[in-house]
Amino acid sequence: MTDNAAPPSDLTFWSFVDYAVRKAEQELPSVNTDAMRMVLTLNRATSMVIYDLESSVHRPRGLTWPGFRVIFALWLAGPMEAKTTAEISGMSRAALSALLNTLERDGLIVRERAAHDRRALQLSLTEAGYGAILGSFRAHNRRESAWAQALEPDERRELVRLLNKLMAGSTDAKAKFRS
Amino acid sequence: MTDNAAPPSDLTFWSFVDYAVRKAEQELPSVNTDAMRMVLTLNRATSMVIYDLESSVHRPRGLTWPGFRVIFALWLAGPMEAKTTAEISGMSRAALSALLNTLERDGLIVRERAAHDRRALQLSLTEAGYGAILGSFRAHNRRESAWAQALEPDERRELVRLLNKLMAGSTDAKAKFRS
DNA sequence: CCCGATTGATCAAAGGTTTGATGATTCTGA
DNA sequence: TCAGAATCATCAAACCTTTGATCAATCGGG
Repeated sequence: MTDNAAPPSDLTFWSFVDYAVRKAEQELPSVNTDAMRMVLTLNRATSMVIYDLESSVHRPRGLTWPGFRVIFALWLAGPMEAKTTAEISGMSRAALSALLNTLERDGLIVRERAAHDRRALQLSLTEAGYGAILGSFRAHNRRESAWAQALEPDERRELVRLLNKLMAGSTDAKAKFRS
Repeated sequence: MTDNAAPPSDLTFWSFVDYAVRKAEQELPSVNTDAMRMVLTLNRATSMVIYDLESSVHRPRGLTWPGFRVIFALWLAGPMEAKTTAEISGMSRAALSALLNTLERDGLIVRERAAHDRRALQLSLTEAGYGAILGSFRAHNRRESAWAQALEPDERRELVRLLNKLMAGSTDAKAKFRS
């Protein structure tokens, strides 16, 4: 611990990014501050958006964020096998399996054995599930729109372009993905 | 369900973004696709980065992602009260309380009653905690650097600027934050 | 001064995630 | 054909998170 400038007393989740980058550079001069700032900012911005969506849109309607992701995927790409659902909704098959217990209990989805491969599971939305995703997604999209208004249209496009480029580089970086 | 163009069979976590935006517009013509694409992209890009960091850097070292966030905050801004730690590491006080049990058991942090307010908790890193964050953060930052290389320096700055602007708009959007 | 309101941490119950193991089914190559 | 390998879902244990309740300590207005 090199220095002891007291941390500002008004540090917040968001303002911590700047503070952390400066302080880390003091502690560890070899740090790559550009990369640090980028990842820290990306992570925190996303946390705030998702937390807002989950707590203001989905929880009040009885859905968790992962539950929403699954019925959202089934709405747009379903019916489909559990393996595919796990892949496109971004969770492991084990996590999906646990989550499906809740969604099935709540009557939103149906599990059926696949005809062509008796190991596999075919997932589909029930009528209630269809109703739930329709209502939830509308509210979700209204909330997204409020967030999106902070940027100009071309800024939104640029943000998307940069994130796409970042992901395109992930194979180069040999990133680890969910199995 | 308007149309039944079969979902591409090679849908992945990442390519689902494009598919979902197109399909949602068919299902629900009133959808704000710009906002939808932005939030979906933001969320998925971040998931991939964080999953990679957690699974390739932190878990192998015996840390979870939330555990890392907490000792990272204590490293740079600590010692400090639990309430502040929760705020700047982005979790509720209840979640932090549970998490501290693990970190304390593993000998990385110390809980002490604050002198000036006997309700409050003063948190600090142990020697082991300091060693853990130093080693973990170095590896973490190397991994961040690999990701960051996918963008040009000015693109990284632009990404950060856009995310900052997005967050600046969050108060307008009356976003809900952690209490 | 003191009682009611607020604040800080923790608890409890329900839920989702991880890794690694298990059991069932299907595939593959000799 | 058939035995070993791969694949699919699920389970188990440990962990983190959420909401809402509880308890102790502190603050503030009358």
